[in-house]
Order: sequence, then C-alpha cells, then structure tokens
Amino acid sequence: MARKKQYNEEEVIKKAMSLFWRNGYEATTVRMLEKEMGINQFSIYASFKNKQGVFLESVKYYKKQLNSIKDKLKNSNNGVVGIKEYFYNFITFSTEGQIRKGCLVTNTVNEVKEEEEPEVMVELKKFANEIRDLFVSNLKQDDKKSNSLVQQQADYLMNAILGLSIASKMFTKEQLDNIIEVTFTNL
Amino acid sequence: MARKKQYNEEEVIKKAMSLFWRNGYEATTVRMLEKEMGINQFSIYASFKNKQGVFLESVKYYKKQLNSIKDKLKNSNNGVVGIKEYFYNFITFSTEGQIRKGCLVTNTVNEVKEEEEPEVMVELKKFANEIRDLFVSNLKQDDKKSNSLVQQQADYLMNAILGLSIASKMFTKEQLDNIIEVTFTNL
DNA sequence: TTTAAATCTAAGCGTTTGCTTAGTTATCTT
DNA sequence: AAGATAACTAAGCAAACGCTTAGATTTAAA
Repeated sequence: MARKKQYNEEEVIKKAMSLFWRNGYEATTVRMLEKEMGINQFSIYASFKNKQGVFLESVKYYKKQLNSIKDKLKNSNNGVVGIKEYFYNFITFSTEGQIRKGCLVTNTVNEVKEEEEPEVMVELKKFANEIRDLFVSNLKQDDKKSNSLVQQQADYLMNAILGLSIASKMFTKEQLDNIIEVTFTNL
Repeated sequence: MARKKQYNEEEVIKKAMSLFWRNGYEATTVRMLEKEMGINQFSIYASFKNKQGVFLESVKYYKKQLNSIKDKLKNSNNGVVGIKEYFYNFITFSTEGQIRKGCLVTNTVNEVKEEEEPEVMVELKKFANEIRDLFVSNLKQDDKKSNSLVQQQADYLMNAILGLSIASKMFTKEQLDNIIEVTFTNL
C-alpha cells in the first residue's frame, strides 16, 4: 500500500461549502478552494473529480445540516415538523453568524444555467422539492384543508422561503421575524 | 466634425439589458455583448466606458420600463397604484414572453458582491427602496393602519415580490397567480 | 477639395480560469 | 530494508476574460 490522505474529506467539504455559500458557484475559483480547504489542486481533483464535484458534495453537506435541524424539530413536536419553526430555523441557519449570505441552494438556482450545469440543477431542484413536500405533509395534518388548498398554500410557503433567502441579505433580524409572522397569519 | 455613430445607444442598451437579464451579470461576456448589441468592443467601450457601464445603463432602462407600467396602473386607478395589480404586472414583466428569467435587479443582487461592484449595488438598492416606498405609500391610504403595521406589511410584500422573482423561474403561471392571491388575503 | 476629428475593424495585450502533468515524498506490505 | 503505490508539490497548459491599441474609413467644417 501507500501513503495516507493527509486530510479528511468531510472536513474539507465543510470548508468548501462555506466558501461557495458566501461567494457563489461561479465566483469561487479552484485557487480559492485550495486556500479555504487547505489542500492543493491535485488533491481536490483526486478526491472530487472537478469543481462541480466539490460543489455537489457541498450541497449534500448543506442538505445534511438542514435535515438535522428538521429532525430536531420533528422530535420535539410529536413527529411533526412545525413549519413556522422550520422557517425561523431556516433564516437562522441561512445567516449562521455571518449575515447576508442567503440560502446556498436558492443562491445557486438563481445563478447557474440549466444548459451549462444540468447535474447541478438536478440536485438543486430535488432539494427544493423536498422542502415543498415537507410543507405539504404538514399542511395535510389539517383535515379541513382540501387537496388543492394544500398545494396552493405549499406554493405560497415556498415563495415566502425563497423570498426570505434574498431578504436575509438586506433586512434586519427583526424585519425577518415580522415577515414570518405575517406570512403565517394567512394559513 | 467627423463621422456619425452607426447605432442608437438606447437601442443597443435595450438588447444588452435583455442579454444581462437572461444570462446574469458575470456570465455575460463582452464578446456576447458585441454579438447581441450588434456593435464591436471598441464602440461598446467608447459609448459606455466598460462592461459595468453597459450594465448600469441596462438597469436604468429596466427601471424605465417598470415605471411606465406603474404609471399606467396609476392613471387607471385615480392616481393610486394598486399593489396587487402591480404584482401581477411584475411577474408578467418578469417573464415577458420567455419564462424563467426572474427580475433583473433581484437576480443581480443575488449575484454581485458589494466589495467588488459597489457602484452596481448602490443602484440595485435604490431600485429596491423605490419599490418598497411604493408599497408604503399605498398601504398608508388606509388610515386604520398604524405606522408600524405599514412598515411591517411593506417588508412582507417585499419578501413576497423577491420570492416571486425566483418562483417565476420554477413555477407555472397558475401557481404564481395563486401565490399572489394568498399573499394578499392578509392585507 | 482639403483637412481634422471621430468611428470603425481587427489584432492582441496581460490576467485569470479550470484542469493536467512531471517529478518528489511518504507509507504500507513483503 | 526494499520495493510498490498512492499522495503530495509545483509548474504549466489552452482557453476565455475585460480591455487597449494601431491603422483604415467615413464625415462635416474650412
């Protein structure tokens, strides 16, 4: 056998995710990834094939983080995720110490072109659908709501959370809290 | 004196705006602008100084278009802009024939970094504030609303319209219409 | 008709991009 | 201890980026 990797792949992806998140996909260069991840280009390409590979792993890690938040909310609420609580956690997670970076996925949906990075777009759309499904299954708890009303409100909530991703870059925490409150008085 | 310009500056900016809108700021190269605008690099730099200059003019043109829609709504409604109607026109304008391109300004806010393009960000923030002011002045028509409620609802509407910019890239026209309906049941 | 000035074309500048390759170093098996 | 193999370093590749420059062409005033 031979030499061992001097780095842990999940640890360097965590750093890469942070950089992509702050910086956007295209604007993040492989040279910047080198510095942030603490390994050089050869190692990056050896572990993740190419820049897109690093990004796809970053999205996986992002998903994992957001899902562990979801699971915590679920466990503290009889197996049901409270959507309002999810919203609050979403914007807290989206800002995570440093403000004005929005949601990694929303940022990238807005930036990347389907024709140029189809593999990336597939992952991002999956992600969006998972969140929408979460809204749907929560709204269905209320038997009084018709199926079409559930779909309509799920879209409304998706719109609100997409908005929050951008709004989190320009508004104060208080304003964001108010927005969430008003958003839910409708349901 | 000397030779005359073979092109009309507003006409070529119109074309440039369309390209930036579809494509994003960074992803639009000067070579692409050459083809779209139908003039070559020398002329672009002579008329607009640099790529940023072309973009700033494009935003001006975009603003002008959106404001003329606003003025029409104003004139057909006793000098007051109905916000709901503004929303409908906003998403129609945002899709404008070809779907999935969102709002030029929202797209760019999401993409451009304040440190790298401060002049661009100044313009974009001005634009966002103008729209928010429109919401505020409309909401103030209702004397029963307190000042703080007006501010809160204005933020809520900003969030919804930011969301719509992204949502217009992923949702159907029907879904977008539904989202707008639910958004306004609160106000 | 001449002349001066602005507009055009097209080539090319230096820099940065994602990615590769040649050559060295470390570590596991035998 | 020796040899094999994978991980490392660092240099460099072609292509694309924003922008500039040299030189030809057009136009309007003198």
